[in-house]
Amino acid sequence: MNLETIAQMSGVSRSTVSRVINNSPNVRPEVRERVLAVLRETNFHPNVAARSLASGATRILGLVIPLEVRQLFMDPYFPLLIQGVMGACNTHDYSVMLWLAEPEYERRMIQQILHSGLINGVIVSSIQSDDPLIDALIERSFPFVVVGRSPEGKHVPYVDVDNVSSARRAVEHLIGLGRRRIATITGVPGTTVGADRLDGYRLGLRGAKLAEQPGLIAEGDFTQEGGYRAMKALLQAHPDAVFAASDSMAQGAVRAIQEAGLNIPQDVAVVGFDDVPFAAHMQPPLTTVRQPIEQLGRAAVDLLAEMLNQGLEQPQHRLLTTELIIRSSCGSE
Amino acid sequence: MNLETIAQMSGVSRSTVSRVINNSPNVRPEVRERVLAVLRETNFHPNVAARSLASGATRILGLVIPLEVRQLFMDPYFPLLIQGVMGACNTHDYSVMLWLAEPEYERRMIQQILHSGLINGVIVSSIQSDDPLIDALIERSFPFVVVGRSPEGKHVPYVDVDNVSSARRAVEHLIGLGRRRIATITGVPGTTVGADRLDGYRLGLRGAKLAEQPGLIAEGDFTQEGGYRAMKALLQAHPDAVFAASDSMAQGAVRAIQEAGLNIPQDVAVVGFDDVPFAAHMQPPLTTVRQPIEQLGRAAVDLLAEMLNQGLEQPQHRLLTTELIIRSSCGSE
DNA sequence: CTGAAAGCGCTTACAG
DNA sequence: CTGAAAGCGCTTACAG
Repeated sequence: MNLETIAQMSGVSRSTVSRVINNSPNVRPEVRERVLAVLRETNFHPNVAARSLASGATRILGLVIPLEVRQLFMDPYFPLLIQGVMGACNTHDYSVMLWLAEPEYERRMIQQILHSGLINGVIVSSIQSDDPLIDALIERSFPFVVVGRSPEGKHVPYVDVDNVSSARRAVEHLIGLGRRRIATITGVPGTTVGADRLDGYRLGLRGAKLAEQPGLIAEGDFTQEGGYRAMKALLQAHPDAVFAASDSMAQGAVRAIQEAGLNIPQDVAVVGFDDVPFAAHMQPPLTTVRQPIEQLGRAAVDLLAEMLNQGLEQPQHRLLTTELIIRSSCGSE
Repeated sequence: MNLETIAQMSGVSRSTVSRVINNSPNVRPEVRERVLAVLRETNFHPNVAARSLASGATRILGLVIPLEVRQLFMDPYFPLLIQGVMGACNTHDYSVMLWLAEPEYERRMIQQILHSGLINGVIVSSIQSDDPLIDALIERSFPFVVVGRSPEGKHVPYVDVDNVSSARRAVEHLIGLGRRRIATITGVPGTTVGADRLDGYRLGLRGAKLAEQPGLIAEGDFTQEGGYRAMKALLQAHPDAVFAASDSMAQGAVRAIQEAGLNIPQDVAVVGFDDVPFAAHMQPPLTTVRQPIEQLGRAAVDLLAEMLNQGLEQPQHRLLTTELIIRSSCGSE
């Protein structure tokens, strides 16, 4: 069963069948209908390999997640990202091939992606600082999109959440509730995410003409333990609120605050970032910034599809907005 | 850069280059070396689409997991399975395409798998009772392997863990420790897994000439809550040990036993099944049957590869053995 | 709007 | 052991 068969059954040429399948406008409506009928009735699907060879496009995208599978599945972030990517690929009629960074396969994977012609474009999640894949992709000008802004500020196309304004909004919310001694626990220093959220915190204070105080800024590392330690230090400066750059750190902060005999939110309001599943079940439930993770995946595919279709010149960037989820830890009620 | 280029650079024909790439024995050693040198130096990789079209094989396998992505990643089973499958595919030089059963895409996915020629074979995990994909695969005699024995006992190739003898071994271990009133909490009635593990329990008793007592068998549903309820009922019959057909149920059973003021393992020994991560951290740590999940994935790929290479006639079955992980809940020490 | 034909980059009988 | 050639099933200028 191939194009020729369909052509004969429809009384047209192979070319015309191909045009119908590919939605070319240059087909007479009656002819199109006739061919479509045959297509439906035979349940015909064109051979992918032949299509790819003739057109030069496989319509297969690669999704590379540089994590071991075990880690990957511990974190609620990646399932949602994968879901978004797969969903959007379906919309765009792409297939997607998932690669996890099992170290041994890495070099081979890069070769395969770059040279075999199987993959038309790549989505890379959370790249490390010196990812050899990214360098290889850039060097060959292979189409790709990164999810999450690259730390070194390489000139690459990416989609990300707008960490700066999200953090700013969280801080402004605290200010709106009357808090004036607002502390922050930062992410890992040197990471873009950490730096951006700290910038947002600063902009929030500045917007309300509040002075920044060294004693109200403590370094965290995105872990609960780090959040706990940072909060212990911050308590010396008697904050009336704290913005933690991740929910895990917020969880640690809550523990430190409660151990000090203080009440949340009465004495210290707490806001986190991420809206991981446990945030809603904390005591008290955590006010936090929810990231549109699934949409991030979709946006990456959308951008890549545009690049593939229109060959965008400059690396594009897309920032998605977040949602402030208000629960009781900030004292809104 | 294509075969022709390499052929010219090596001073041979396209055919010979192809033979070298495909490890055909019919190439003179010197010639092979010469071509290999050029191949290395140019870092050439043959075009996958052309290869597929000419040979009729894409060397791409599909991995279908009929779960939504959220559920998928909640369970530690699947990451390991995926890891096993991907690892083995790498060994066999296959690429793998992951499909999750997002309901909306299902019909389309089936069509794509069956008709587009993209996929050479499929591995299907944990199929539902009336999976349309399986029926479609059987009807078209499309090569596939199921992970986990099919409930309806359809005549399909599968790999699975030997649930019967694993359960039997767990029970025999309890008997070996002197327990005589051994209860069991079964899995969901009607599932193969549940039935097989119950069979193993029965064989274990019979082997020691212990009579089976209705009061010592309670129906569970693989959940913690189900295990708790089942254990409450079982306690009426004063068991001195219980074999739960899953760790989650064992966890519920432990709670019920402790609430009744009994000690584990002194009063009641407990053995589970699965060895999920929390099993080792229970109080007391849980003796349980560890499944070789990653190997299950590898075995599925191995079997599928054999089918693809040699066209096995009868549906093959492979049963992997498990390991009894002895911790303190069974009273070995 | 439509068809005949070239071409995508391989593999694989076939002949030698 | 090696090469010339057909063929895999499409897409896409090209001509009409």
